[in-house]
Amino acid sequence: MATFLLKTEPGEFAFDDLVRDKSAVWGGVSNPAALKHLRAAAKGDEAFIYHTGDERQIVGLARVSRASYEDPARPGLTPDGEPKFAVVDLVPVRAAKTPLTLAAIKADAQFSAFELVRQSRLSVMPVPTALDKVIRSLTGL
DNA sequence: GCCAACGTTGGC
DNA sequence: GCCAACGTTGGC
Repeated sequence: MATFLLKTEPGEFAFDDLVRDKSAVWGGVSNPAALKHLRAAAKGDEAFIYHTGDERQIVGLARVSRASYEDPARPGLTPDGEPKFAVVDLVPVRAAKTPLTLAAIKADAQFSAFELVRQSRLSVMPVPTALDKVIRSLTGL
């Protein structure tokens, strides 16, 4: 089971919205690298939800309740037969006891190779197992 | 509000 | 197919 980190602008879609609505279709990504990661998301995978903008912190954990599929709003396939624009269904797991800020992540050498730090514009990324553990420990997730 | 980093587009 | 110009995103 893999873990991902999903970035969202809280003004558009926040973790609290997911908790309130019980589930959500998550997508709207068009960056090719982010889409590649999103297409790899399988049912049962988990995802840290990170708020961009003024917050810049990991605020909660979600579970993938439906593996990535073609975005109904933007149908189409790649030449490889993959959904051009993928989405996943998410359900909330729990909110972080202690949100983990980008500043704290950047200040921690364990995260120096993490894509969140290295490529600020990437909105979907896999979380390596070692970092998954660190994040869960720091956030209480 | 600015800028760095990265993607995309279009002319050649 | 290359690359300059432009657009977008996200952090500061």
